[in-house]
Amino acid sequence: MTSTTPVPGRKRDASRDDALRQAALEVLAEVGYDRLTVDAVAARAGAGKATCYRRWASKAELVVDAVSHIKAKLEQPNTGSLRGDLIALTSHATARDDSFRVDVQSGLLTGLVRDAQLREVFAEQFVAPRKAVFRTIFEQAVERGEITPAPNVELLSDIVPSMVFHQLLTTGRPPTPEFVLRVIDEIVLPLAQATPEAKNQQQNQNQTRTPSS
Amino acid sequence: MTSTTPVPGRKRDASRDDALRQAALEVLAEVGYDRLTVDAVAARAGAGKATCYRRWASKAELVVDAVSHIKAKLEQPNTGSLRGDLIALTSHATARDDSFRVDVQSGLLTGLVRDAQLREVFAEQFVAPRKAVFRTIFEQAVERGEITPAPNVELLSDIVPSMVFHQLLTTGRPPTPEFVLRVIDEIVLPLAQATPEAKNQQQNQNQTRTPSS
DNA sequence: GAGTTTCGATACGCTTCAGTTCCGATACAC
DNA sequence: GTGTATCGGAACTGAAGCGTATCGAAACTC
Repeated sequence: MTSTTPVPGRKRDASRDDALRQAALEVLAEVGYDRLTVDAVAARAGAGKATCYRRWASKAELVVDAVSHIKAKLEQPNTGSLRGDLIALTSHATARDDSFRVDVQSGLLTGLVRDAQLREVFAEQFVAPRKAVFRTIFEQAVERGEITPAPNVELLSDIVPSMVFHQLLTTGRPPTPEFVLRVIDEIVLPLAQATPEAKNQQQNQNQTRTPSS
Repeated sequence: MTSTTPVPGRKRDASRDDALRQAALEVLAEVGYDRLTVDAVAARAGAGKATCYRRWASKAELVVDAVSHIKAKLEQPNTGSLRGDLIALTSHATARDDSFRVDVQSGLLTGLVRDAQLREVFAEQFVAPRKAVFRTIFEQAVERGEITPAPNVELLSDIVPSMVFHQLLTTGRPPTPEFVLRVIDEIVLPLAQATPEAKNQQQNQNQTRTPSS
């Protein structure tokens, strides 16, 4: 199927693709989606702008492709306790080593509101893997006998990222490790460790009272 | 102090200030901070652009001033139950009547990341009043004997808005009333209604294990 | 009336930046 | 060699959009 017609001319340098994608991520992490310019990306990659537009039709496509090519490598913690796993996972966010990953997410924030394709790749690259890791963390805790199965793992796994983003938006800078720790200890863990009786009690309450609108 | 020197010339029409501020909020709610143009605001207000720049030095100052002049009127619910109050407060977010207020907040989102002054006025106009209302809601529940005093009301009051914003960012549209209801029933209420014993148990856990970083 | 300021409206200058085009040089196929 | 397609680099086009300048008309002080 491929190379049916051996086209003449100089071959495309595949290393330019990677260099441009990497440069795009770096600029994205540094100045954010809005302030990212194609010129800056090309310059960063040591490439011409034409080389960039020969591969991607627009700035949006470039960024989307760059983000979607991120090697996830979000490792699954297994410290032996639910609290340890949660801390291990979320300490990534404040750790120095993959602060780059966080900066990329912050840089994407401004673009998320209006660009549906950006939301798609954001969900695919950051939200979905995180949810999978969270799910496994809770499954491990259940197997360990630490907690009883919670039906709302999906909701619980959104708490930490939600509050981290909210903190980022309202203060302008990433939250402290202490803040993340408080969210884990005062919100996520108490909910996960709630007794089955408490869960039933809560469920009854939902059924008895129905909201107005 | 005022009018020491009766300056000659036509007086400034104070109604133009209000018209421009209102127009700014409307455009902000419709297209967001980035896509808001001063031309559009002036046109919406039926005013000239010069009239606008005679009052505010820049687009940023115009928006900041417009937002800071919003009449808060975030009413304090008092339905007789904690759950009722929480629903009453957060149903505002999805209700038709002050969806405008929500749209303004959404419109501000993109600007929050880079403009510190915008964050300031956002916190002042939206975050702070909301926190005050939340605090009172919990105080009412304590007086009612419904719950015991929670030391982390501040943290609890951030849960709903955080998850609403996160949902907005990752899906592109405001969350459904059902989602908000789930957050209230499965997260906020169980935490608020936790028994004192559970709270102590949780606190002990925090002290025994210390995070690595 | 004379002078001054604001009004809405429009035109203009200026900057930024996406996307295109051209350049000389290089790499590959035939 | 001859073709052609790529490379980095740079110049160019065109569209937004901020902020300024200018206009005739209206409003206000003296």
